[in-house]
Amino acid sequence: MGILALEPLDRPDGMTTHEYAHRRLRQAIMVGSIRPGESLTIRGIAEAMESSPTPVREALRRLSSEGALRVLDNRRIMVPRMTADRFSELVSLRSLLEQHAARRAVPHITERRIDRLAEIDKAQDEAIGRKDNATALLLNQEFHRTLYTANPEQVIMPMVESIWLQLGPFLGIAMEHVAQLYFVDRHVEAIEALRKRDEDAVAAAIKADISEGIGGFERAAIENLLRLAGQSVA
Amino acid sequence: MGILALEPLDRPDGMTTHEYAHRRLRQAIMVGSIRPGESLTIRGIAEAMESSPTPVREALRRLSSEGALRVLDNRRIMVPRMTADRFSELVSLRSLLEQHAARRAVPHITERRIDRLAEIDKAQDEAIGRKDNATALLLNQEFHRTLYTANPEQVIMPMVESIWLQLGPFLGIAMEHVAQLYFVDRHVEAIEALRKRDEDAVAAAIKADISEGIGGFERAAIENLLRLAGQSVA
DNA sequence: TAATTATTTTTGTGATCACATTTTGAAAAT
DNA sequence: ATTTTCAAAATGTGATCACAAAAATAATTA
Repeated sequence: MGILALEPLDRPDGMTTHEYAHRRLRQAIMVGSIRPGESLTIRGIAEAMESSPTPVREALRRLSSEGALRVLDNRRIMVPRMTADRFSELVSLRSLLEQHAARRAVPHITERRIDRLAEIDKAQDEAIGRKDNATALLLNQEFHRTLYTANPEQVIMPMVESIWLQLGPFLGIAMEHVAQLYFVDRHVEAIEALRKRDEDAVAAAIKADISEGIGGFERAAIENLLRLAGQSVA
Repeated sequence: MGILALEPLDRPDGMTTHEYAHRRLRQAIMVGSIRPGESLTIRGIAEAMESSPTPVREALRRLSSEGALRVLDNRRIMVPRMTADRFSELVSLRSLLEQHAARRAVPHITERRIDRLAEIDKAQDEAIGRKDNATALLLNQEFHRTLYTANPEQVIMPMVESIWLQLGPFLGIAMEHVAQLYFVDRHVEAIEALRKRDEDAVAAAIKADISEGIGGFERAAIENLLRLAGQSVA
């Protein structure tokens, strides 16, 4: 699986080249189709998406500012290697941020949006049934995003997305070695809590969703996975 | 006060042009020397720092991903306008993130680093005594950064810096209209709590530092300031 | 055969150019 | 005097080129 793993995405006219490159790379990283340590070359990507180095470089710069890529001393760019410590840091931060985001969304939520959340959750369940991990992952993200963006003032969402980006490559590794990802679904709980506008219950559902989902990986399991994937844990 | 308000910063050799542009713009925004709404032109900046559009564009892309700049539909780039709602969102998130960062730093703190924190705090007090707002601001940030980066696994710091970047322009406005910024100093408390490795007390000190500092602005005062600065509050 | 050196290729970086869009400012019309 | 129309200037964007550094490959030596 390489950079072009995902279908080329549709490109609305008016979208700039660097924006397109950014979205495409972003999505590839987010669902874990670029392996950590794999080094990306500007010209390679440019050629793959039939453009030139300039816009690709801009996309890479943005992704590095978003924590999705790391620029080495050699100036080479790669997907950062995961470690058990970093993983733990990411998950605890994700829980903190998303609980906060959920709370601050509650006062702005509409019934209409709650209905939309229910639809997304349903679609996700179907994807899980089809064992379509990538789609399930994207729908899971869409669920969370749809919840948090009820709050019109968006300063948290970019940070949450940054966390997702940084966790993405690990999910890719997990999907390769665990065959079928175990999906937790606390979304129904969250939806019920939302209908009651119960901030605490919403936050609790999100917390559980995360801690039982990606947060459920035990340290030993993580280290084992990373070892299997050839990532020196040192 | 324009883009070149700050002295050109020293540029270590080996630092790329886009990196230099990024640092310089970043600092200018962080201490509030670029006015919100002021639109930045790529060529203008490039000329001002004697380079060309390409690296400047990369710097601007990064800053937009960091939340420091916003790209309009016209593709013009500007420092985002502040609103009372956004301000409240930023401050509450800042408090949440920094308390968390502080807690997770405690297990890694060394006496040596605590001493360094004490020195920074002293320097900040002196800057405040000189009524040197910009320096005091930078030293305050250095205090917080030095604390949080005790944790070797850094995923929070970039987000905290993003918040600072987004609050920067408001501080610029405040400094213009309030003459002398009121600096709160809960740093001594934080230092004492650190010596005891008391996570709760450290988090409490940070929380107080923020809520009594920038968080102390009342909604009415904020709206008034924004009005004075010609920012339509609508 | 293994290690070292030299050569070739690849890669990141930044300046420049051409093009399309937008903005600005002047001229004309209402 | 205000609005509208039109030309000129400015701006964002992306491709291309030249250069230096790094990586990969080939040749040489121990």
